[in-house]
Amino acid sequence: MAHSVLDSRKYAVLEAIVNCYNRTAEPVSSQKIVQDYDMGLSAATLRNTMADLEELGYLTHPHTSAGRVPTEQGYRVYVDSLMTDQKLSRKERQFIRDGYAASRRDFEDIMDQTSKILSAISHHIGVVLSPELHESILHRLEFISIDSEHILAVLLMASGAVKNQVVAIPKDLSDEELYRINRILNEKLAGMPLKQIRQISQDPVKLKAVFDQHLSDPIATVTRNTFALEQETHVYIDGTSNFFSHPEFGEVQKIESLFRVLEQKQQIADLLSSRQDPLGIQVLIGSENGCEGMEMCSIVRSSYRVRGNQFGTIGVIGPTRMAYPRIVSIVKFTSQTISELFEESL
Amino acid sequence: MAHSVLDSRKYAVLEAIVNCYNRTAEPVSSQKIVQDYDMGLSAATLRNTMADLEELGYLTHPHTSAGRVPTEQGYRVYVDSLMTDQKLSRKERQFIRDGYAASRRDFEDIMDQTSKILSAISHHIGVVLSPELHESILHRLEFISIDSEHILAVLLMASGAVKNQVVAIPKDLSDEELYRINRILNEKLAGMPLKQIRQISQDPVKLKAVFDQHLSDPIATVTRNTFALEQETHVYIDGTSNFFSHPEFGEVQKIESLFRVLEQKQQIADLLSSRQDPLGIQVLIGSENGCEGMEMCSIVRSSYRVRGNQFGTIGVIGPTRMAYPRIVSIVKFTSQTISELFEESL
DNA sequence: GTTAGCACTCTCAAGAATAGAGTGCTAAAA
DNA sequence: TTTTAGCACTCTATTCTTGAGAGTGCTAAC
Repeated sequence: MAHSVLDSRKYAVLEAIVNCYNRTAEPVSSQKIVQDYDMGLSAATLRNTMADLEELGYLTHPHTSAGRVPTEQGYRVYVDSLMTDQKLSRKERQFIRDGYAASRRDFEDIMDQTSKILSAISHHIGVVLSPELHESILHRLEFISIDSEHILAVLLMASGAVKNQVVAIPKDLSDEELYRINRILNEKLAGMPLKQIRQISQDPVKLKAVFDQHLSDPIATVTRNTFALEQETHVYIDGTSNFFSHPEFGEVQKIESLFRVLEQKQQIADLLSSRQDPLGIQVLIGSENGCEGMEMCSIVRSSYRVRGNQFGTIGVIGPTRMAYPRIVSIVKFTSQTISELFEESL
Repeated sequence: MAHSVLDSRKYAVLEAIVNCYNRTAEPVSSQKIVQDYDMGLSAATLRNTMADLEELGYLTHPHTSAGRVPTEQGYRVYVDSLMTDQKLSRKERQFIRDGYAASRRDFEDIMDQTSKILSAISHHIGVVLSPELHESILHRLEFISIDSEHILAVLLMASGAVKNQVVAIPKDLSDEELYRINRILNEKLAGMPLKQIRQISQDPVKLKAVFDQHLSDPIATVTRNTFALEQETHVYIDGTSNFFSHPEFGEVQKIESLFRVLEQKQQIADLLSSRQDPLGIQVLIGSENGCEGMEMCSIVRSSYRVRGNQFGTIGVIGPTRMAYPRIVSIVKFTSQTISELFEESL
């Protein structure tokens, strides 16, 4: 261990404290470390080291006569340089795969199932963000007649995602004409990202360029109405009640603020998708997530890839005191699995 | 007030206690009633009456020197025979209507929005159950090709509900053939309830009867795969975090059990749909709901009607100590509004 | 540099004391 | 016969105290 700021003993002690605290949820005393870890040092020496680590900002004291607790900064060091990869057991990997085997294999189902798997195996909150609709590539669209003034537009994306949209149509549009429009739209627009289609649909010049001699008033109207889509990302959350089992959430107000945030799905979506490198695992510790009401939570997230070269995000939200190595492995393996699932033909 | 079991004073006192307790969330003393309600009786007399009501099972004592609290049975009497209709204000009615005006007006959206409206205006939990898929009448179905072995079947119900289903198809089915099958299926099956279609699809004899000379192996296969649908009811829940503001849920364990139940959507679905008369308002008080972990909650529910003569359910889940007249009015008005919304063309 | 020893600090649990709320009962009043 | 005033009694909730225990920081010895 060639570290920059700290000597190896300090690192070892920090690691021991993080481990121990994660197990017990109690402040860790020098005594406890002597008992549980064979470091070849006395309690007094450990106390000195612990005092140093506190000086450096990696540990705190709840009060004078309490043991040490890692700070967010302490966890950061642990996550960045101390923790060792913890492979999932065969059983666990099987559990994840089985979870998907049970699902009906359509897009929504995979999303939903993923959040369930994540929460079930991590015992924390599992979160899944679908790829942004706007970035999705249109594979095909189909119109289904509802009544004389409305149709249901079904947009199937390259990713496998489906978006149903009720669309107002001009009153006098015949079934044949509608069918023709449907065909032309598929011909001209399939393969494009929705965002682009939306821009086209709202710009007469671009419309003309795309549809050329096929362009008609009804086509323009139907196109505009069909692709007037909201920017949307679905959020799938499961396992919220797992939070009740953590001793640090023994008081109502602490859990309340968290639950209030969880009900704001948009906030969770922003949280999960912000500042993200594709395909990397990221760990946001405590207040790093920047989300009011979630200061006591950490997030382990990773993007996954769907067909059409799009990215969504999965994540686990748990208390700052979580078993990072395990959770990281879970998120990593699950994001791989889900990506593979999307590679296969549906 | 011509009552059977109790004289009118007892009823008046019971009503006062329910009102007062609902306001304050504190046991109600004889003193308090003298202060707040002008009953022309002394505290001592009230105490006698209260003792009688306790004897009869309508009130309890948390302990010797505490005021009275209504029992479930007390609430039952209150709800059944005491409470007076409380009309919603113009503002509140407008709030509900505006909520729908903002929604995109497709089926899912209306469901989702309804749960939001219910929770926002009641300050409790809003729950909406979609009509059972199996009972839904197929309006039209459309196939969208995904790859050589799969299609996306889009089932549009008479109710406006949409169900997307990935369907495996025989490998060598041409687009034209698929299109032809699609047309025949619409012709033969549109207008039937899914449950019936499912039965047909699994029974060679019935298949023959329905499709007659059109029946072919591919048709049988595609039909079977398309309608192999799970029985499903979607549950939309909103406002769970409202529960944190009630003083009776000040301890974690009480709220925990509730949240664990809420995560079991199926259980909520069963709860909401059990023993229900169409279109009536029902109030389940406390343990009457029969759901473990929800003994402290009451449910006010009502069915609503969608096109195709189907029924779904909406409800509000709150603490047993809830403002029943107001909540009943909210649920009643909302179920009317949603039914009307479905009457209109989409 | 490490460690034993010890004084010191702070928390937590249990007990004691007190105030206050509200009842039930009794006996008088209406 | 019904209502009410008066009062003793019970139980809760709060505050304070106390003592045990946990764990530290410091000092001095190894």
